[in-house]
Amino acid sequence: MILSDESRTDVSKQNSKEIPDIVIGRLPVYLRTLRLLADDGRDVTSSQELGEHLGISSAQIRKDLSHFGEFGKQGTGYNITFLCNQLQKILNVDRVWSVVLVGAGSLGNAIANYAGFESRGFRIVAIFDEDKAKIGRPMGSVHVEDFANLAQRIQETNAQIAVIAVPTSAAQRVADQLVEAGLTSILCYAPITLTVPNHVRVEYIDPVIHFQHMTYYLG
Amino acid sequence: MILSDESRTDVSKQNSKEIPDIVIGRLPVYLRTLRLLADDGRDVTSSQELGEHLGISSAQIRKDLSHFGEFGKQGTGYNITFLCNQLQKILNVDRVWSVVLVGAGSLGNAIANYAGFESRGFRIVAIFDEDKAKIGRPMGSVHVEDFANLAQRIQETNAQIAVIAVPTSAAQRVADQLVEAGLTSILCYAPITLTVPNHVRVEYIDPVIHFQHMTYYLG
DNA sequence: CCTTGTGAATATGTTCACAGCA
DNA sequence: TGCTGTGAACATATTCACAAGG
Repeated sequence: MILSDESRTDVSKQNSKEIPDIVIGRLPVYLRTLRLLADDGRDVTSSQELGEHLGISSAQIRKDLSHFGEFGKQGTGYNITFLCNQLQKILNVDRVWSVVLVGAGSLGNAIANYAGFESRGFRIVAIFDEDKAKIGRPMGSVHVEDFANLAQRIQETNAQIAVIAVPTSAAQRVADQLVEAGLTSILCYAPITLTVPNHVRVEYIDPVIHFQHMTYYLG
Repeated sequence: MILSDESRTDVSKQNSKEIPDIVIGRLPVYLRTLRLLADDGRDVTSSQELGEHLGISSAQIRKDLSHFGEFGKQGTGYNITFLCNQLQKILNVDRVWSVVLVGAGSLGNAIANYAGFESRGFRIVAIFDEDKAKIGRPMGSVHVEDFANLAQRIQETNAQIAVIAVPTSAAQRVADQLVEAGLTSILCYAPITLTVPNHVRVEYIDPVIHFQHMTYYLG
């Protein structure tokens, strides 16, 4: 689905082996689940066990993984540590990515203070806001910086991903600046669909979208 | 279940056919966009304009809407206010739903203080935490309550939706309590797939899932 | 017995293309 | 003209079912 979670634009090459985006989207969920199993001390799992836990079919898991290689053993299943490593390589999270955060309100604060990013491949390296009262204050492991320094600091930190956590009214303007600074991956918490060039990928988080999806079924 | 298949074909009410969940999932995005257009003073739009703005085809928008009725006028397009009202009715957000929030950390605080829920159909009516240091403190428009009172307060507030904003280690236990208290709709911010009965719907928000989806394409 | 990996068969989703109407 | 609504065509995604191997 292009809407609601993601707006994408791949001008990708015409490779005969293009892997469906919907498959890529499930890999992080597999990885997350496998790492929880590993934390529980488990060594091996099967597509069936994984599928039951995730509420999807075992065939789907096997088919998804088969796009990338043969990671399992017949009769046994998958070695959890090995499969985690493989998925991390596939998703390019066998390294840590630098992320800039725009917006130092309460949402920005929650994101900045979240402890779970680093272990999964991401680090907030800078936080920006326009509000002079916020600039200079500590937040998470850094200090809030002036939004005017955005482009320069993106260069310096080599960040490839941005998070937009500003009010709706400012989100498009922030996105424009991020694009101008060269970023091609944006996670937007503002409840608005951004207009960006085709080479820029935007994903969205809007809790109300989920609520409204649920209320349809609540009658 | 014996009846399910036949009863659906027999009962030729307005819902003669089950509408695909993926279609339901797009409606909130349409609604969100239409309301922004309305805020901009626009009266009328077309499937083409909407599609260009959202990055999807006009045919998809028309097809999605056609599941519910004929809302447009040939040659003209859609009256924005009218279509908003229709979508709100379809999604059951022509009223305000009570939501309980579990977890009064920085994420819970951000959710509690977010001003954008009410206008879109949702109100946080109670916040719960186990931490004695947090219980009683004001947060958003309410005070943090003892998690032990969860079931009773869900009854009293008539809440139908819960948000889980607790650490991963506590999320499953919280979900179990919510289900026991009778809730059937949960929005989970903890990075874990919850195990719940079939009649309970869970949606997830995990920014890292989005990051990892993006890094696949960042190579 | 278990399991995986996979081609074939289904099922689902999207787009095309056009009739019909303002 | 310009747009909607929709069956038909097409594209994509999921599941089935089974050979092969521990």
